[in-house]
Amino acid sequence: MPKKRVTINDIAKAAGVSKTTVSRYINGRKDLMGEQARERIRAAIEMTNYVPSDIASNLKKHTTNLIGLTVADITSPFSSALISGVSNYLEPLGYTLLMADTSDNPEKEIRSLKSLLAKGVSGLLVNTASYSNDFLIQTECSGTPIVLCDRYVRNHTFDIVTSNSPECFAKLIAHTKAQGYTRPLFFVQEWENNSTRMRLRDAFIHSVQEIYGYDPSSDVFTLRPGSVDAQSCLRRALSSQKHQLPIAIGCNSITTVRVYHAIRALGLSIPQDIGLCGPEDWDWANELNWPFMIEPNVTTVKIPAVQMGIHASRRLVEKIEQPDQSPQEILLPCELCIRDSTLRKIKPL
Amino acid sequence: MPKKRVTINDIAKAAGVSKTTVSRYINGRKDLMGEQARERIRAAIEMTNYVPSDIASNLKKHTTNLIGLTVADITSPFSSALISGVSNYLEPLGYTLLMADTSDNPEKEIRSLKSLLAKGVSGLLVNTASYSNDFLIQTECSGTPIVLCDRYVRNHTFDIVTSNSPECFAKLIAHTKAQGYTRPLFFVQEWENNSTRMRLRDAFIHSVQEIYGYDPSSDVFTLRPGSVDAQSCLRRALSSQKHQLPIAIGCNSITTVRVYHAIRALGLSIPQDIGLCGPEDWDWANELNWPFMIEPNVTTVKIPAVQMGIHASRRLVEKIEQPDQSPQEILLPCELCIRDSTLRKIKPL
DNA sequence: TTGTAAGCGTTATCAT
DNA sequence: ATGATAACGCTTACAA
Repeated sequence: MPKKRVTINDIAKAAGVSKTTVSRYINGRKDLMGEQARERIRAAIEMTNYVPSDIASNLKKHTTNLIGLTVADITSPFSSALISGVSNYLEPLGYTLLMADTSDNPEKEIRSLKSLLAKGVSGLLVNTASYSNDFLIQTECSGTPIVLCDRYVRNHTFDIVTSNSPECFAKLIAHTKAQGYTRPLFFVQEWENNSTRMRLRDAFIHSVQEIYGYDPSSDVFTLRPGSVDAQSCLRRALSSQKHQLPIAIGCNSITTVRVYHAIRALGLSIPQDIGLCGPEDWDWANELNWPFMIEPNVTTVKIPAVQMGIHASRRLVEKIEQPDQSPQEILLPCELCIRDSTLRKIKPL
Repeated sequence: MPKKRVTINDIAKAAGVSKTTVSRYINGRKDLMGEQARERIRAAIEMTNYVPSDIASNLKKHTTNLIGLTVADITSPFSSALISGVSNYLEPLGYTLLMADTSDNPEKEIRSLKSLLAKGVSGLLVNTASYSNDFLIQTECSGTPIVLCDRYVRNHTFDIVTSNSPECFAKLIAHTKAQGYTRPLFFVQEWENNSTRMRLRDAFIHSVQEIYGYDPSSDVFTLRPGSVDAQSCLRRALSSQKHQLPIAIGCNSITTVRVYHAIRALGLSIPQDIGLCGPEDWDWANELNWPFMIEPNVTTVKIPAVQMGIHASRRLVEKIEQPDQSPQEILLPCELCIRDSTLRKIKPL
């Protein structure tokens, strides 16, 4: 037998005051009542375990404290970090997180977005699954506050928080050259609908062109699930480079680790036979982080994923509380973490 | 210029019918009205881009399709896996996930729970931060459907989905003995308020007693943040075991990895000088999983975290749709994955 | 310092 | 087949 829900009326009755007073109490205007009233309300709430209904409150106030978040791939460490940042920033502000995983599927993203919208979210944080995204553009145009996380959407200027990883990639490329490597190889996943991978791929090509002085386009390997795997790419790359000293660069954690396994499988040693480096998603909990598990530890570009969650949330709350702001592009700095996997010479100071 | 929200009244007026009829239309009872009424309502909705308010509807209906989930530590791989299972199971059923991280903080858990309750969640999935948890007990008693994930709550029988990892630990201990290890060491974190760690600790003591024939209580090391670290524990353990062959067992991923780093720091080699093993959280995405990054690969008890999310969700939905069921305890099987870190002898078939 | 009363946008209960 | 009307639990002028 489900007990009847405790309402503001019950509290009012129990405390011998009016709903109004209880409402004031709930909303922090505890100064607007007498000492005894306050105390009796407190007691009544405690006794009955009363929890005010946000639903009723929202209906009246025409606003919710729900924030929607969609992530492209919840199984990636990047997402965990992002969620962690978002969740911890939002909680003390009284917002509740509505989360949806889109499994990198544009249609699922639209469904999720619609569902979040129907729930009355007062703003949206989107780590989008598609670079071409008319639905999101429409949604933004119809007035919903939106902040993108990490990934851009084509043909529209959104508020976005992302990282300057491409810039940091340039430093990384320079570092590999300084260490005596002569042939950077870039391993990326399907990038056609993913701005982050696009940016990194471009950064790779431009930086190598500038620093090494040749066009490395033929050394970009796109791993495709089930068909093009890291090991065969690596084998192919190496066979065409008899007298070169290669260094493998991944476009994200997963790619880099795949290449690592491929390197092991081919029996090559790091950093002598080949260098290894790539981005690293976690800016927390280094304990479980793969660059530190691998021997030698892996040189990475550290992506500030938690910070991205925090900044995106902050910006979103800003937009919610004060609409009609022009879009901002917030670029968070990445850190180049040089470790043994690329150190053939002496460690720089 | 905030656009005025289109309501059911507007549609009723525009279509020249009553709210009731429009409500019927919205709720799929399109048979309960005349052909023309139906058509005019359809047209009105299309014209105005009307979206019914879930909030108002929920207030009236006393029900939502919101499911609340609290996780004790969102930064752990276990949580990612759990969330992934929950989220993927619930999405196609039309439920929306409300998630909160409690940072292993009992007070924060209560706040989060209250917040979720206030949102009108129709059920709660709880990976609790506290074994002593009166608030949760009260909440359950007042009628909210709850299913615990992985961790028990003391003094109350909840529905729970967890794993049989203690049982699997017994197999693990037997395995270590068969491999010639003579001194199992158990490394655990603060376990006083955490049923999973308690169960594992007990399982360790009982199994060693049974299989090795002595009481290993003094070989249980509780790592405390900032004060008791893995390396000093390990050093202490080793100094008192001159002619023994130790094997280190972690109580979870983090602990095991910490011990791994401690072993490296002391310059010991695995599995010759010391064995290493422990639970492993991810039952997906092995690519980034630490047991495969470490050389030699680490023997683990694989925790079915994704499956836990799925089963817990399934059970919760069952309880929501059909209340008044007696609590079930669902124990998911774990897999013992023997790898090189504990193999001193020949690999068993 | 406290209360009254009118809604918020729906759905449910009766009617007709 | 359709409608009037009363809730749902809360907030907010406006009074007192």
